[in-house]
Amino acid sequence: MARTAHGPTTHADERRHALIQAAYQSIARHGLEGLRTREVAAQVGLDHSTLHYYFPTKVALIEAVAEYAVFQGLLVNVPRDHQEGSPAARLHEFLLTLQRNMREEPTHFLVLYELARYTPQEPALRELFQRQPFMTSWHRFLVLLLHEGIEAGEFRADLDPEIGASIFMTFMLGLGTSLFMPVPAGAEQMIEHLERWLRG
Amino acid sequence: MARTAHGPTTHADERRHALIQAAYQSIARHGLEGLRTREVAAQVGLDHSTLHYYFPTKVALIEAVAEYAVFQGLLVNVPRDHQEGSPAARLHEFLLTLQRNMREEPTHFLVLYELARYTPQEPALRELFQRQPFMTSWHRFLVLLLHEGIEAGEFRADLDPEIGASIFMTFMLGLGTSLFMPVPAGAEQMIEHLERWLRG
Amino acid sequence: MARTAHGPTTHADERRHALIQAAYQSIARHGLEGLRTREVAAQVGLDHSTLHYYFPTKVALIEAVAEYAVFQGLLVNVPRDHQEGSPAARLHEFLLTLQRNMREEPTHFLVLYELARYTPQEPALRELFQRQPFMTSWHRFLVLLLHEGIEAGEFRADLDPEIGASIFMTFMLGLGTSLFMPVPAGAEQMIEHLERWLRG
Amino acid sequence: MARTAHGPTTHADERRHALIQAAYQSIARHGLEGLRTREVAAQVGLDHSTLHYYFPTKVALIEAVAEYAVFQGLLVNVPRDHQEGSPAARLHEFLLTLQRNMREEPTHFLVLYELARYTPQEPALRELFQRQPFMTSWHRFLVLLLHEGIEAGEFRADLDPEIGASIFMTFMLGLGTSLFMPVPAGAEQMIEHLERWLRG
DNA sequence: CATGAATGAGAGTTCATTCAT
DNA sequence: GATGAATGAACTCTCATTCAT
Repeated sequence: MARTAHGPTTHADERRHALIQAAYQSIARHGLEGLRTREVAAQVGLDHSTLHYYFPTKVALIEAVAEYAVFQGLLVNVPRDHQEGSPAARLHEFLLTLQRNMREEPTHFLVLYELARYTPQEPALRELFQRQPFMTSWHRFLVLLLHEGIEAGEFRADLDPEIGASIFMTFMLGLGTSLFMPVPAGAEQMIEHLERWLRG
Repeated sequence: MARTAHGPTTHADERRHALIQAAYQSIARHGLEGLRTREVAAQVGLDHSTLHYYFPTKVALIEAVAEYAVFQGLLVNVPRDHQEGSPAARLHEFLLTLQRNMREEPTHFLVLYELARYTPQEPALRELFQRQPFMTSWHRFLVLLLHEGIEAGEFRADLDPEIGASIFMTFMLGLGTSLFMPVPAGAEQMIEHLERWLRG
Repeated sequence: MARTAHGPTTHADERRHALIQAAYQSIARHGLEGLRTREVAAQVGLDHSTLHYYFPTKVALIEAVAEYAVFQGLLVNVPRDHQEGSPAARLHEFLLTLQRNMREEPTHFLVLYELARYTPQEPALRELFQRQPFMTSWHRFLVLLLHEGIEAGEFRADLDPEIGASIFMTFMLGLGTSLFMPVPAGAEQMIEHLERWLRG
Repeated sequence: MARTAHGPTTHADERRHALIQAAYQSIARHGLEGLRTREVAAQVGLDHSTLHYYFPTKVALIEAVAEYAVFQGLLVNVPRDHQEGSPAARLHEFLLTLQRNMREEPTHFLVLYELARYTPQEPALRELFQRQPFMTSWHRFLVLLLHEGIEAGEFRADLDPEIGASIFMTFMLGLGTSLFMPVPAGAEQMIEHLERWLRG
């Protein structure tokens, strides 16, 4: 039998994954506190009691969702996909990809935000984010990019890569938020304008 | 007898306000779906049934909270408080004030975000945000500021006020989000850096 | 100071009476178990807590209503009003009056039925109906009427006044019930037809 | 495996039926407004929350009870059971059976009355009674019986079958009411006396 | 007399969880 | 593995009642 890179995909694994996906969507719609196991199970076509076979408790399901969101979510993988071209071009591609993802699949941002939101009160979540510090690695990626761009003369010399990277991250987080608190200008326009500032 | 601008503050008014405040905090902590009337009432020292004396239904309470959040929240009044000084100075003060508010009282941002988040599914919320379009007025304030700054030669000539204003708004929304998904650089640092970009 | 036959009618007495009337209507609409003191008070334009000044408890109010219904209700007084004319004419008038009352003011029948309905479970009600045996006195009135009619040759000779009176009472009770479980024929038609049977 | 006319009686069906029965009794005792789901569930030996497994809402339970009462109740089936013998004999049997049912199982009449009582305010009930017009079919049965009796010379010639049928129906409704507002004469006596009038 | 404010018991309903099958 | 059935805690809301003013 064929094996994928994800290891042995049993029927049970598929079901588990489907449930996580369904919970993912539910959290995006109704928030973490609005999550209902019945709804999740129904979405997969299962009885709600059967869900407990795969996840003994609701918390276990949430943890699985969190794990999935943080390790498979959009923010993690994006940096790896933009390794070619000039620094400016790579930054541009990176920002646009991120923005496109957010707009087309707000779910990702919503769930991540929802999880992060309860971090102060939930040690388990805090620990999870520490185990997968995607914000840090994202930042590192941007710092490197900005650094290279400065050296290549593409970005203004007085740019502080550390702070610049943080600015772009904050701005992108803002783009996620602006899904619901919309600003007048379009995302692409803003990104282009920001990039011009970057050049000097 | 002395009267404040808020008119005669009866016992009932105070109680109502206290309940709104408590609900405000509750929503900030547990989200809109995690709001519990019992908890709100207990916070004010009331039996949960007494809450229904002031707000006939939970939805009525939420509406009052939404009204309060949108009309009294931090984002609305900030522009009015920064009318003096040079455009650059006023912008600086405005951004810093906003940032300080967010850091010291994350509640405001959280509740506003929570309300905005359910806007797609809740017509009542949509109508509320239309009635008080603080994002629009906030944007208008920034556009004017940038425009004046350009004319005064304080900001770079190639700046598009419309887009620039949107960028700053998005960035500030990101600052709110970064309360839970922290970026390495400090908010003040980032703001100063952005302002430098603005100058050219 | 003027005195009515009802004794000193103070402001309090009027209020009490108004509350009883309102409760009367409420019971007719929603049944005894559906009675709400708030609704009664509101009907009279009083705060619901003020009602407790006039009736310390809900049961006290119900008792007052029961007292009123049984002692002032339509069934009690009707016999006294039909003392003139031939037996057949008096019977006719009596039945028609009763029927008209029921149709125009179903409230009376409804409340009486509602009270009687809970007699098996409520000793207080049982005692009340024993104190005012309007059914018995109503029966006595009819027996007398039938007896006179037989002697006068207006009614068939083989009529048993006791049983005949009971039949008419039962039939009239049925007319009350048919307010909600309607029979095809009109009440007047049926009454006339019954009277013909009575004649022979 | 042998099947009854009621089809496969699953555990769930039995439970549902038991709950309907319990609600039936509860309505008879406390009225429609006095119905308590907790009491119904307890009667069947269930937790009150389990009731919602079988009936999603209280209204759904009431509707099931209404359906049962109207379609299975005593008044519906009685006519079918009296098809043999002379018209007079059949009428006699019919009336006596009805009366006996009412006395031995007042529940039926009480629930039916209770449902009919709220018909003016509840469109759903009105629709139900229109769907099963047992009063009409009952009337039709009686009209036919009286008609046959007249032709057979058993009943007086001047009898109007339509009106006569209505009279008997009204009288029987009155018998139901007299369960709580008793008349002196016995039901059998009255029925016999009425029949004598019928003969002429 | 009358009201505003508060309460606690109890109502219907939801929901995560358990268990026998 | 999967389901039907059951539970109990918790939730929103209602209602009669009380008490200070």
